[in-house]
Amino acid sequence: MDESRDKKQRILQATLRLITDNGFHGTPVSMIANEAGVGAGTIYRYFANKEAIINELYDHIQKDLHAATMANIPADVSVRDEFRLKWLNILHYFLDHHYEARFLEQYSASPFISPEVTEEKNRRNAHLKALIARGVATGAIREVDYHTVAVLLWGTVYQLHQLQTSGMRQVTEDLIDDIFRVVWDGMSKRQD
Amino acid sequence: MDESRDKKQRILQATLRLITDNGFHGTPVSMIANEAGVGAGTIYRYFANKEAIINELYDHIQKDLHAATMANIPADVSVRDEFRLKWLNILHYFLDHHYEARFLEQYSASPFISPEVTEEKNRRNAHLKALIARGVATGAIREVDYHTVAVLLWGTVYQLHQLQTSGMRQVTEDLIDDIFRVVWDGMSKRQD
Amino acid sequence: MDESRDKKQRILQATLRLITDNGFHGTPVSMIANEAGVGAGTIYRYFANKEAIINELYDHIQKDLHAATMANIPADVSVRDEFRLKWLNILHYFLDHHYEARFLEQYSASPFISPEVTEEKNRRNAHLKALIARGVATGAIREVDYHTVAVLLWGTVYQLHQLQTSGMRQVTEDLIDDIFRVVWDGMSKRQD
Amino acid sequence: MDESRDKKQRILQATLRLITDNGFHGTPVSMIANEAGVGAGTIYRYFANKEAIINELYDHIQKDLHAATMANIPADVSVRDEFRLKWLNILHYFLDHHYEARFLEQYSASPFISPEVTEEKNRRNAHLKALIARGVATGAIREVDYHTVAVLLWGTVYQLHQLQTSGMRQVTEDLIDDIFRVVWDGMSKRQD
DNA sequence: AATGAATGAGCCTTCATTCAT
DNA sequence: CATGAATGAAGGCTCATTCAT
Repeated sequence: MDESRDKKQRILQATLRLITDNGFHGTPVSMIANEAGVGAGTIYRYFANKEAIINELYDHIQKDLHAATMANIPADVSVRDEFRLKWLNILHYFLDHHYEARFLEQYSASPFISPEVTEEKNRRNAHLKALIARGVATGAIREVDYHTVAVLLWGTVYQLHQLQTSGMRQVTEDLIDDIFRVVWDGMSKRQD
Repeated sequence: MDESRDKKQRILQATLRLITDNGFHGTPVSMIANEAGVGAGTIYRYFANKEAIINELYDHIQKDLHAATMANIPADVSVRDEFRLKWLNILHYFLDHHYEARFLEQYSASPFISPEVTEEKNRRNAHLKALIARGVATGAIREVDYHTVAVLLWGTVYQLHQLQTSGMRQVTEDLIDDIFRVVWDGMSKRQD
Repeated sequence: MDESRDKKQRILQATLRLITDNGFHGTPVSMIANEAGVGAGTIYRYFANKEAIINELYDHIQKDLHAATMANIPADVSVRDEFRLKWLNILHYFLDHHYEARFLEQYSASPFISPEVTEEKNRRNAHLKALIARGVATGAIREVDYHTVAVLLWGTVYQLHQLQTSGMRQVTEDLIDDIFRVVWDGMSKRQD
Repeated sequence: MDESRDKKQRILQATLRLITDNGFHGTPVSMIANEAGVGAGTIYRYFANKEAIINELYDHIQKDLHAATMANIPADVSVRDEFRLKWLNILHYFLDHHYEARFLEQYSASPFISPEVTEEKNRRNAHLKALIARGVATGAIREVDYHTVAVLLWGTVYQLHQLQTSGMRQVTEDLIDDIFRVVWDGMSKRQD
């Protein structure tokens, strides 16, 4: 049973690496089997078909990302710091988990992902909505739309990751601070 | 020769539509030929192979996007307005050209795109660098990194387009203004 | 187009031979392609899938058998002679077309055959019902059920063909006459 | 050993049901194992391979059919009655043992069946040859070939079973009598 | 003796590409 | 130039058989 779990994990990891580099249709099941060190037929003991691997992988990574997002948030923390810490958590997850990040970028909007899994992902976003509501209530931020914040949050994370991936510029702490300042200053109250 | 140009255009357009909806490997060449109203073999008179269509299509769209970006910018315009107008040009290109936008999202980071084409794209970004330099010089904006601006610019455009595509919320002028204000205020406002 | 028809015929003939000897699932499409002298992919230009070959083959052979059954029946012929000639026509079709006969034996009751094709086959049996009705009306035969005649007709044909196939005994004209006499005498009026 | 015998029987019974409904290649060994309530590997302790199950099953059913054929034949019985009783025994075995009957129809002529098993089946037909000889000797029937009788006997049985299976007409006692009368009258009645 | 997880050969089918017309 | 019939390599998936437990 422990061997089983391990084998399944190896298949998922192999799929993540290969599919991110070559795309879903560019990755034969035989190649996944090879990389995972199992027979091609073995994969079908653990997954109903090729798409099911993607789905399970997506769910797996989303859970992982969510856990990382919520980690190390002190109890009594200001809106600014909670926002900053969560944004940094997500950003560093992307920067430190290259394959997971690219996978999410490619498959978040793909038809492979079942509606159930997508639904669950949306449910996990509740904490962000609550945070914005708190920020608006306490006057820490302007009355901004939730989607405004989401667009800025994910937009910056995705672009910073792609910047790192492209190799055009190193993503330094300075750059990260620079961007956070723009976003936060833009969202927080205007001092006119 | 005019017929030639037209036939090639029809192949490119058919590829754009089909490949965006079904993916590269989900779109047989025969389907492209059918949609373009040409024989399957004919495609190979205009393109070396299937991948070459993608590459050329990418170049084509990038040029188109660049032209749209530069359109209707008055001669003597403030940094804020130039930035705003260009950002809106890009954003509306994405919102109005659904297939082109999804294509760029899917294939910008794909291995199909040749280094030459990527290089040319980067060269076309010079105007943005110049604009930021002017902004910093005139004090219109803080001393922000070029990449800070690029991350915010493309991040917001991509996310707004995906928001529209996902159908979760309509992308209204209010939302667009909201987001622009955050970005601009964040870039321009002076720390006390 | 003539080449097309020929190629399709060769695929059907190859399928008949191979599938009769090895069974449907014992005959890979690649083997059919090989025997027909075409590429494996070519088969799918002419047939939607493997089952479709069987279906078309069945329809083809049924038509052929029906034509053979009706051949050389003089206009003004007695019930006995019409019955005898048709029975002989069917029997000789079976004895002379070994593959077709075995194919019918194996696939007449198989789930591969579509209801439409089966329906058409039943419609073609009308002439036999008419013949029996005439025989009963004219007093040439006893008042026998249509199914009694059908059971005897097909039962003897199938068994004689299998006898020939098994090689246990040669199917001579004497044996054929012997059997026909039993069937006809049994059906015709009793002389008590 | 009793457990062994039982397990083997369960495998044979499962095979009979499944293979008759789904065909040899349509029935995975794992499905047989499941239906029989044994592990897939266990089957290979009792049979050399999948084909061997068919062969043994065929022998098994032939023995069963033979026993049924010989049952309830009184000692001093006329040729007509012995023929009639045996024919009815066979026929009712077919009508009452649907799976066994369909299995025989499908696999009697199949390459799975070994020559030894076929040979043994033929040896078991001796009683019918003896019966015909007695009939001819006593004048009860005309001088008909053994194969004439065999063709009529098996032909009618197979066709009646298929008629029942097809659902086109119920096989009533009247139809059975009707057919027996034709066969017996044809074999016995004197030409004038 | 019994199991069932693991294997990989082999199946049906698709499709990028070629080439005779 | 244009076509589309033909090809065969390659893909996803199944399943008979083996073997470690």
